[in-house]
Amino acid sequence: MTEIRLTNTKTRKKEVFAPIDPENVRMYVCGPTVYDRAHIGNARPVIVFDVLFRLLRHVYGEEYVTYVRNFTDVDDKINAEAQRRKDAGDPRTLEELIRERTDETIRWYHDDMNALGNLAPTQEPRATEYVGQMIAMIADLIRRGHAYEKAGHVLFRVRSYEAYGKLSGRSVDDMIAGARVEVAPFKEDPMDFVLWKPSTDDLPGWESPWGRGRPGWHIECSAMSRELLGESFDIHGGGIDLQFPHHENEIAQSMCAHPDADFARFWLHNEMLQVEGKKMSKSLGNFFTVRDLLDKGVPGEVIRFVFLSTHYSKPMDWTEEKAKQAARTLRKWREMTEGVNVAGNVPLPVLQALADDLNTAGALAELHGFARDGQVDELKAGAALLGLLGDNLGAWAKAPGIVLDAFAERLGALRETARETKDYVAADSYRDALIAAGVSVSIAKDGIVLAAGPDIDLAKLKALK
RNA sequence: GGCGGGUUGGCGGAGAGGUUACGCAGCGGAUUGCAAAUCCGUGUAGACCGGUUCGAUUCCGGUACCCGCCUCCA
Repeated sequence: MTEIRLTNTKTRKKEVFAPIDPENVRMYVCGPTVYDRAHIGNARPVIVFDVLFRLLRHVYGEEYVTYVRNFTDVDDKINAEAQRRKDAGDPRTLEELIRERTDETIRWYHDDMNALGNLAPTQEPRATEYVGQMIAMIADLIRRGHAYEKAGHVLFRVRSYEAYGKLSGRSVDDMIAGARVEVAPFKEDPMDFVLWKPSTDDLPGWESPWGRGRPGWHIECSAMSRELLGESFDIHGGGIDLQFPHHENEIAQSMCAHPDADFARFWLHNEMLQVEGKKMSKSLGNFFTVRDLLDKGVPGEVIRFVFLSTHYSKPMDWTEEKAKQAARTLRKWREMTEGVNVAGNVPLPVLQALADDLNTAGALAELHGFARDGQVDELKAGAALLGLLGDNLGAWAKAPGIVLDAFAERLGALRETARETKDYVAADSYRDALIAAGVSVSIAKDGIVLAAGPDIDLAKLKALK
């Protein structure tokens, strides 16, 4: 069996991964809040953990891996959007409008992530469908003395969990000292966080022992992972920005609710994404969604390749130049592997690269080697483990269905004349015009082969008729 | 202020205490009437200053700069 090593944020070390139960390897990854289209940064954890999912399935068997990724569908931004629609005159109830908004956002999310070649997780629970479990967990935390009710809120008592801050390497006292948050007056301690908060009549809410209200942000992941994966499971993943406070709070909640369990054994965090060297932000004007990129004509497979070329633990810079190079490489590889059937044997060097803390860039380097040496079976099989070169993502690389025969004939005729007259000017200029229109021109002894290149310009081509 | 990540050849980007990463570009060659494409060959770089070592870009300490989190935002 392949030995997988992963950098565990909990210990800050690369450790050998051994599942609790090899017949049910369990991973939980924090999913999106479904209030709008996923931006390009949202795609990074999805791709990173998709590769891990594929690796685990390869090593332990497809049916022995459970991957849960949640949808956060209770959130103030969602409420605000629903309210906006209601204010605009929509006759439906706020609940209906919220449901509509989250449903459509989830559809978008699925479309976009599919376009990037990601497998569907085993389960994708929505927070609103697990409110009962959250209430039960909160009640349990109160009973155990880890939470308290105050002014209609339920708060987690941070001081009751001595390991609080361990994941992110912070001490409660340091954080209070440097805190820039305004402290709600009903908190026992400034770092205490909300498990449950009251809802006014115009906000979605659920009946609870503490009145009508809604859950705080962190409790959903604790409740859903418990419900779907158990009190102890193998891997918990997400972006590094979630390390604090979200994951820290999840740990506090889950460890206090189930003190005899381990909660997540391995914590994996991917670093952030930048755009052309800068943080992506709306104010800098470099903010865009996955859909924006796809609509612009950047294929999902190309996006995926660019993401995989940087190790997940390092900041990744999205640039146009990288996308261009990735497209060129993929086009070449697709041409080479056309019609090749994957026998299923992942080449060892690729597997080893991925097993070594998901070294996707290293795996791509191995693929480059196979391509150079003409080992097309290995190339395709290795790429498959990365979710590349599959039929699902291949449409973009197919040459546009343009019949170039007439151009080839004309060039052939011109060259024939040229050979007789020894005057190549007309033939050469026609050839150069074809190249300028984006056609790849191959003149060999046994004939002329024209093919539509990636940047084919149909207008220019038309002018050559 | 606290915590964390990064700094590698023209560009992108890995691994490894001593031996070629890899890709793109460039350069040289093959091929071609000339090209394009393709193929072959070619790259001693690792922010700075110390330390450990026979030997460090790789380990340790410090400095500088960049980035992120601590606040809704992956």
